Amino acid sequence: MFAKVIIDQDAKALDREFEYIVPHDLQVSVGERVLVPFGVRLLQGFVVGLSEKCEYDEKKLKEISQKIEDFAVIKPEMLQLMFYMADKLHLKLASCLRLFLPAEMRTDKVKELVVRYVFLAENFQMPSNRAKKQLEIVQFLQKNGRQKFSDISAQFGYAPLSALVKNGTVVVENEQINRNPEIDVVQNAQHKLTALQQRAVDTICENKTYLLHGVTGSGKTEVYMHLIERQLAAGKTALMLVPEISLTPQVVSNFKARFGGQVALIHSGLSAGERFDEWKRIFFGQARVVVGARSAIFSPIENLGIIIIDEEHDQSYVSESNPRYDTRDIAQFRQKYNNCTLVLGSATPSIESYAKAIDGEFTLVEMPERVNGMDMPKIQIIDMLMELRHGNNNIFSLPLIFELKDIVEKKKQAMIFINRRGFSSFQRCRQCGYVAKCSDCDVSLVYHRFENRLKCHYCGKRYHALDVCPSCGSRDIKQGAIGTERVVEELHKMFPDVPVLRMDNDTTSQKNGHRKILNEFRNCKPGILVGTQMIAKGHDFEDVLLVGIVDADQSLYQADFRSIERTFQLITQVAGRAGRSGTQGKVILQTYSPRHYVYRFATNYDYKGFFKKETNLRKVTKFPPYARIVRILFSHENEKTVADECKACYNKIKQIKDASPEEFVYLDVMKAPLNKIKNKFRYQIMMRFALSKADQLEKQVFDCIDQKCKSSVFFEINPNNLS
DNA sequence: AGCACGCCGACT
DNA sequence: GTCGGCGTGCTC
Repeated sequence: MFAKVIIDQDAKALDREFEYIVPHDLQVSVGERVLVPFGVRLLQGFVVGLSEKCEYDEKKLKEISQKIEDFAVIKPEMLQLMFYMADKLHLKLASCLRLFLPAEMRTDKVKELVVRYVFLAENFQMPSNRAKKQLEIVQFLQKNGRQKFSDISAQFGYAPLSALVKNGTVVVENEQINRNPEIDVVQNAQHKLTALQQRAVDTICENKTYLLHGVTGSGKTEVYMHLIERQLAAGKTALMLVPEISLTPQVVSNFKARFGGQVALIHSGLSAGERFDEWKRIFFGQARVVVGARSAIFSPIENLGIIIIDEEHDQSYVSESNPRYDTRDIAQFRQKYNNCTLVLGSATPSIESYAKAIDGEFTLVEMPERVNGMDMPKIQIIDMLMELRHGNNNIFSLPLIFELKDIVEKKKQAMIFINRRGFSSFQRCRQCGYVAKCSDCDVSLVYHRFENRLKCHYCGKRYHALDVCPSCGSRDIKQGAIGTERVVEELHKMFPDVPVLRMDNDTTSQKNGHRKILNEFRNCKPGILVGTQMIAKGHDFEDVLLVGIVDADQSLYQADFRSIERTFQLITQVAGRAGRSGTQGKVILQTYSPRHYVYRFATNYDYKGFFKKETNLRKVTKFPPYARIVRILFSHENEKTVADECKACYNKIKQIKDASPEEFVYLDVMKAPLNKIKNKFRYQIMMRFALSKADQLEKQVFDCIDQKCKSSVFFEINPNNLS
């Protein structure tokens, strides 16, 4: 018997199957992890296939040394998913498999999942003197009694031990640590649904994909819970994804309360051990509801009845670094494989998903009203150029200051949204124009007042702040666009007695950082919370009656076809934080381009109008969802190497374009906008295909990449940001 | 990814 | 003369 093995190494030269002989005394099945001799080393690998004959030169084959666990850690669905991802997303096989397992399993120390013990049978026979190893094992067990299977097999070898087991001299016993606990399906107090919620629950009943478009505050979470309850009652399991779990603690506690011990939680805040334990509970079927962030889509859960992706438009569902994947694609795969229901829910669906709903690929379900019957908060647009003309050069407009004062007087709460952390975006010398840049990355540094440092937001490197320009010696240093720190400072000056909290990457890096800040804010009345995108995500604060968006244009003018869409989503989500209970909330939106159409649609909460306008634009300009963008990013520490290799690849792709001039809409090669990150130079090839031929062209383009090139190659389909 | 093999500079 | 630099190539 021969086994096809994928070596657990993240290198493109090893990204294929290697064949091994399965020793006669070893029972190996597909999906198991094994130790194999590879060159002079012994490496971990995954068995992905078994066959009676081999394709490689049989004389050169080596034997599998041993198994790592005694069961298949990769279930059949995940194996198929690996091949799908490798093929569709051009990922390395091993890096896909790594996504499916908790990191602890891959460390040198092999974790035992099911502990097996061995001991001598009651009326055992002494092995013959010729079987020296077997004799040693029996003597050892006589002296020491019951032992771990793995200890004995490590000490005396797997072969003699399994021979003893086979002839009945030694008995194996599984430690029953993985007994399923009794599960009581919680049928607790029926949560009353509104008519709209009930209609949504009734509609979502088939094994297909639904897009649930419900305004903020329409009670989507309650709908999800009912859908999950129904699946559990039918003996199925459920997978529920949320953008960033630490930001939505109440969603999690709701699920715990409702589904009790059946819930497994997967998120970045877990320690390595906790994560491993949750994975085990899922793997062995003890957890029937998985709640988690992006990576939870790879949970080894079986018998899936429903997958729910909440806030499906959220950027965090797309992994931006290697291996790059979109959670929604993976969910589609699992939906088909399990023939189950998939629900994509959002108040502001991504243009791509909504277009699929319009085309009938997804079924659209709408919840246009808030549960409490309240109107959406009123959004007021402030033209910051007018403010400036009237002599206000403060970062806050007069109306925002007025409303803030009102909130403070009434002892209520406000949120201020500013999508840049740090104090100011850059420091520039007014005399010579010098801007401080990171030595390892091609980006300007961000000034952080609290630490009095300049920081690179790409590699994290820290520098001394400038007080003298290093190039001309001038002391006239200007701060660039404002960040969260600066906003906090201004608020402190204005309201010295009011607590002002800051929530961004810098203040939430320690464990439970989010929760601490949110809990603190909950008790501040009056209080102001300043933060980046992360404050936009679903938390409920009853007393937040005002939301200020300091610089709405920030996300608008990024060189990215999705920047307008993202601005619309951001405004709607942030605005949704105001007035969650009785009183109607208010939103003040500051902008320098008050007449941009995105603000008109956003202030009217007109998603459909925005969708129409935006899709018309994308149809004309040939952008997704009406075309496919493919970007190939080459990076290497040697600039000439990466430039040459990228160019060589471009030349090959040029021929493909010439063969399909109609469908190959666009092709260009260039330095990446961020030319250097962490001392690696970056070059890219950009292209766009008409949808009719996109799959075929994409495949051809992928085949152009020289597997032996030195640069690392990163393949992106419809990239989110082009840096 | 590692590790071996292989062909050119400064040293006991 | 040889120790060791890391460029190239292979691993079932």
